[in-house]
Amino acid sequence: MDTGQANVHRQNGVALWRQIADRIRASIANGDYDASGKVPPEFTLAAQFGVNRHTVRSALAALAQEGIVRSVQGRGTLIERKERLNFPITRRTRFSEGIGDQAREKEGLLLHSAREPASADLSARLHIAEGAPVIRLETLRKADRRPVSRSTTWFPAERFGGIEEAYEKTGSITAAFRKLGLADYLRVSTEVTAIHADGADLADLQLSPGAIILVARALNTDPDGVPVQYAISRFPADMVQFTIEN
Amino acid sequence: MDTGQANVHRQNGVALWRQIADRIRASIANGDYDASGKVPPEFTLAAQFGVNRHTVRSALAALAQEGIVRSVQGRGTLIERKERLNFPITRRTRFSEGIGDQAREKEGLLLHSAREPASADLSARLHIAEGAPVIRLETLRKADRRPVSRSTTWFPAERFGGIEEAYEKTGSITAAFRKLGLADYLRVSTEVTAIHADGADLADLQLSPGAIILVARALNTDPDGVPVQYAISRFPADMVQFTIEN
DNA sequence: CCTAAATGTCTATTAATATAGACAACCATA
DNA sequence: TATGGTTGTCTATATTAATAGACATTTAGG
Repeated sequence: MDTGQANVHRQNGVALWRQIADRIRASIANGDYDASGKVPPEFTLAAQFGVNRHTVRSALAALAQEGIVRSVQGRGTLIERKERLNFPITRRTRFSEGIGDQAREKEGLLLHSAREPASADLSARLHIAEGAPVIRLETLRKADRRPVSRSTTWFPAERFGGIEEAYEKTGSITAAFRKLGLADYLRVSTEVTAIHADGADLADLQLSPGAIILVARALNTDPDGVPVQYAISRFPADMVQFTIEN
Repeated sequence: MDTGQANVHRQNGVALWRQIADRIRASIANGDYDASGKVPPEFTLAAQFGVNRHTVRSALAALAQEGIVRSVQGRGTLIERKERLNFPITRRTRFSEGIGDQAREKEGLLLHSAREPASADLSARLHIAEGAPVIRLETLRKADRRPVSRSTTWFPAERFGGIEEAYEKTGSITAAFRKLGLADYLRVSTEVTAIHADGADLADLQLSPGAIILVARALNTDPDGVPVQYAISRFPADMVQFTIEN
């Protein structure tokens, strides 16, 4: 498709090396360099983007930091990792099944849990009284040791007391629900937005600053349509895409 | 929810003023300042983000440039615009209906059209032979005079010859299809990713550089399941969210 | 009509970004 | 084993981003 020059911009608040790093990362994910398994030489990239070679080197250093490339003197800059996990969003969306066989090792970590009164917004979404108790879980999910999502998720406390322990033991919302007697649940709505990563997400998702995050706000209900969970999940945009099949 | 300090990051390739501008823009969209209709004073923001007042001023200047706020000496920084268009993604997703009454004026502009052979990727998606002719439309959509999406969309040329003119006249894909005898079509899949805006999109969508773009890759079929359109649409992430209802 | 609370403007300094050029070190391969 | 292509390192300089402080100007309200 459009090979568009789409050059790089100055004085925009985004450093050139970061723009270039983002572009190269995208090209790698896109398979542009699959033939050689290498990124083009620094000289070539510098000419392509119309910048100094040192600027390109800064970009490549950032990508090396992320573990995406590895520079070898005399040989070139080799592509180490190249992936974009796909998350299908359907009526039966589940994180662990969604990844499927795209990753071998899947982990779900409980970072923090709390019991608190529902805010106005949250109580409306969960169809409970404002101020009614909810359980909040802060979780981190990993695939093949790399963090792929950082979620904040709320459950009505009356119905799902003890879900903290259930999640901590199983590392899975689906399994935790089952332990508490909910055999099935459905995704009724998902809102998707994108923002720049903030401090906490940078740390938890091991991103280099300036990274983009896909935000999904999801509401799950039981089979009778009663809300059981509201979740805000944040995914590194360069590693993840969502697919909606209708 | 978490009032999280979520401070701002240095030496990351993203200037502080841009990070702060992004955060304030998000807060405005989120309705955080609805009570006063104003952004907090520069002093307060500077303390909040842990930066110099001048840095905050740079951020506010950028937002003023975008038409989101307006600073008035002696009074404060007033919120001018505050919106995030919602695009429902369903089996019957249509751009114009999707916007619904969120905007008064809706426009669809044809920037460019071309007839070309289908790439390998495209032919697979449209279920046509590789190299078979397709019509490509480059379109820009606006709501209330502001650009909200920049799309590249392909149609099998054999079936939809003349769709360029039909689109140009009507400004709507749905109407253009109808003119060519296709009364109905369905959205079968949508892939959502997020990237930094490139040069062309910055210009077309009138964004300030460094902006985030939501990318939706969509496949539409006729009621018999035969692919009729593949589209890649780019939306300004700070103006738009997608909602998937299951 | 004064005052407090804002934003506007100016000067000066430091740190981060980007450019420029030269040359060393390393690797594959002819 | 010589050579061309590549990354690594160093020095120097210019531009942009960020901090710091002082003071002017405007507005709203007591």
